[in-house]
Amino acid sequence: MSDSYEDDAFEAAVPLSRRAMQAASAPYMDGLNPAQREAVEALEGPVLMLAGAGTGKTKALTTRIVHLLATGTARPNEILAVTFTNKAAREMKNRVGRLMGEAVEGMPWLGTFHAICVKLLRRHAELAGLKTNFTILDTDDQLRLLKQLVAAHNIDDKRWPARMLAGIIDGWKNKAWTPETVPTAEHGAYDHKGVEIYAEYQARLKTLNAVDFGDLLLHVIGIFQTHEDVLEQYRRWFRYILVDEYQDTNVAQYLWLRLLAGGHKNICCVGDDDQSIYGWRGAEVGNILRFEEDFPGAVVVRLEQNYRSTGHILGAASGVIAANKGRLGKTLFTDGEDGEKVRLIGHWDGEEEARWIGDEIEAMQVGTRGLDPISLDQMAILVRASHQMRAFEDRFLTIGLPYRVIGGPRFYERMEIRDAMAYFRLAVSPDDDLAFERIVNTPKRGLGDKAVQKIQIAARSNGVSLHEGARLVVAMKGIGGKGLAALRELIEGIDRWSAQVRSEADTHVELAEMILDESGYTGHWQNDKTPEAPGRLENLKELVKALEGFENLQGFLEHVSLIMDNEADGAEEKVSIMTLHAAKGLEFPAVFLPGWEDGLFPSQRSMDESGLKGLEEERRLAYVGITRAERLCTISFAANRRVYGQWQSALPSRFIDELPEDHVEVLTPPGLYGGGYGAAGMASSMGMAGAASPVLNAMAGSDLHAKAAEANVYNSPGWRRLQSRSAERPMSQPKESRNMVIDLDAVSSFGEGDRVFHQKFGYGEVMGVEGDKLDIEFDKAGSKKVVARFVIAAGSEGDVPF
DNA sequence: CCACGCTTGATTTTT
DNA sequence: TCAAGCGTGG
Repeated sequence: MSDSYEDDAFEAAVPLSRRAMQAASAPYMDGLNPAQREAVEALEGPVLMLAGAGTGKTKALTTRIVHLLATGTARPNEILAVTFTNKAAREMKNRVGRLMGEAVEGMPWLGTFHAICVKLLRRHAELAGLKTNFTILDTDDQLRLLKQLVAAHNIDDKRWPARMLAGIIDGWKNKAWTPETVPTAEHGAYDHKGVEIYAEYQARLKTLNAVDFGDLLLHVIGIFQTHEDVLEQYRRWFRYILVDEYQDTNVAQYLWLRLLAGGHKNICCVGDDDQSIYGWRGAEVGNILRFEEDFPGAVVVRLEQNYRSTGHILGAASGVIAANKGRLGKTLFTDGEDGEKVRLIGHWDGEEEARWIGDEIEAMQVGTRGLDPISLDQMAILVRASHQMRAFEDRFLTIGLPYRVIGGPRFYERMEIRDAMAYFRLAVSPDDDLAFERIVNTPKRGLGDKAVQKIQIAARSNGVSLHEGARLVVAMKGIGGKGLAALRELIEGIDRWSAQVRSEADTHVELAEMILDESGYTGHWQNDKTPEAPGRLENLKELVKALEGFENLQGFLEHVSLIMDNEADGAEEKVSIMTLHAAKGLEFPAVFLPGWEDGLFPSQRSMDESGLKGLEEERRLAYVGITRAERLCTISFAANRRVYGQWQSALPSRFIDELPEDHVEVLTPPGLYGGGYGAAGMASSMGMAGAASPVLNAMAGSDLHAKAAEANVYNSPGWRRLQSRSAERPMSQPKESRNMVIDLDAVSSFGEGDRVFHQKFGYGEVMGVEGDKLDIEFDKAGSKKVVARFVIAAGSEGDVPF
């Protein structure tokens, strides 16, 4: 590793170190604790900032950037700051701006790994055999491409789905393996054809002048490895490197960082090995565990003072994570109060759990047990797997509790958005074959497999794009009547739109609307009567609105391929429901952690597939979950749960055993045979009364339990008793607040036989009215009881975008 | 080309 | 249970 270029870096740094000292009292340093301050001030050489949950990691990181700038140690364009998500990048940009008082122009190299790689790759595309205007494939395009290649190999795609290969290739790319360097041990993958098809796939991408997400990293690494001059240039350029969430880096990202930091070694990595929860996606905890070996002489700073959670919550979280081996080790502490203990409660089944949590939320909303009221926005339910959300959605819909599901398909991943984008792509570059393929028969134009095949043949044999190939097919009248006319119209449309893009006669927003209109795409959804259609039209409207923020269509497409997050919806206060993974980095005053049962959490699959490693990652997930809570954390489990339609019983999660007694309060669950089983059962499961509790055993394995597995348990007297008991709110007074929200006019405005529309269930007919609840027979979703204000009269949603 | 019924299999998800 | 994806019949 050559150090020759270091002199200019050094020249700049020496006189500045004095300024750095002076800056130690700079206002932006105020409020930093000694550890944070150390992490901010150690500007030269490798630094590992081990930042536990809620210890002010982002604050330290952004202050460090500000310190680099304010002391004149580095100019904005000399700092490379990488994050994983756009959200994190945005947040960091904002905070740096705020600290600097907006005085600095933006930092061009603050962004996600991918966004930064796109920039680099556009500059040096030719070194990777690409043109500078290469396109970035989304997963859909990627899969379509792979399917074609797989089909050409006569592979039984039932046993070997293309999706699986996509996953395999993705994994290889995460490890920075090119088709040539995939180790022999992996050659058996995908029926021994994996590597071969991987190579074909890469070749195909090259001819398409396209890359997938993994390639962004891989190509840049390749360029750095084969063109030392380029690497040297960037090493000189990026004099200070900062990396957020280092525990989430995969091998490719690690190599990329090592290459760039290899000269000056001014790299500061921030992360928390205890929050590494993306191993299944290629993240290597090893990267952070190995940091000191990789960068000898590294300064390691531990941020251990937690500013988020109460003492009890912290204690519970620490107790759980302590069971993991091979940690770098941190001891979180807080100066704040102990607060409420983490509450633990067992339930008979998942539905009761949802009912109880719903009641609790309502109680907390008005204030319960002497606590201040908490708004819905400040509460979250964090689940291990998204199918757990259903029970909560169902319950909240019935009681009319506003909720918001976070996660799910991202805005730009939705079908209608991708379709629309494909049209835009064609307008900008008519030769985008993947875009053409995507929309050639969307909306339906009578162009099926046969027609598409003809177009492909025409295109390939003449060495032109599909768009041009289609032109040839039309000229030769290669396909039948209806399709022919439609295809001609499509080709002419693309010609016209692309001419308009170039002429810039219309604004790009007008143009976009025109494209969606003339292509018949808007009409396609207007004519669609499925419950999703109105939402999709709404999304298209939003897409067009998003265009306004950009100069032109090209600029939009350029950015959008990397920006996949969607903004939280409206202003109404809602409880958040999300997976534990989605909750990383967030915090809420009150958190519910349901479904702590062995097999569900920790997930059986995780343990089967990855053994102890898998279990430890699950445990980290538990740690992440608990540490999201600021003041109230409630963990729960159910003795019975319907899994794939079958009733199954489960034992409380082993993580529950690991919760330190001192920080936990065991609640008595409502109902069931005097209400005693939960406390006793849990006491035993927590090791408070010996390993095997008769009560718990009875709960898990008795006849009673077996009988519960029969569907008719719901008619049994015991069940009814349970239901009526649990209907009495256990810890909370029944409250009036709900009624205040209900719009009585809305209630009375529906009657039997009315057609209504529901956001989630679609269209339906009102079969009965009971107070504020409506009995609705939905066209698609079956009959449900729903609170009246959650539906609107059918037709009033029928307004049309544009 | 489409609508329907059947089989199958089912975490976590960003870019 | 339930949704996606496939194959068949119109």
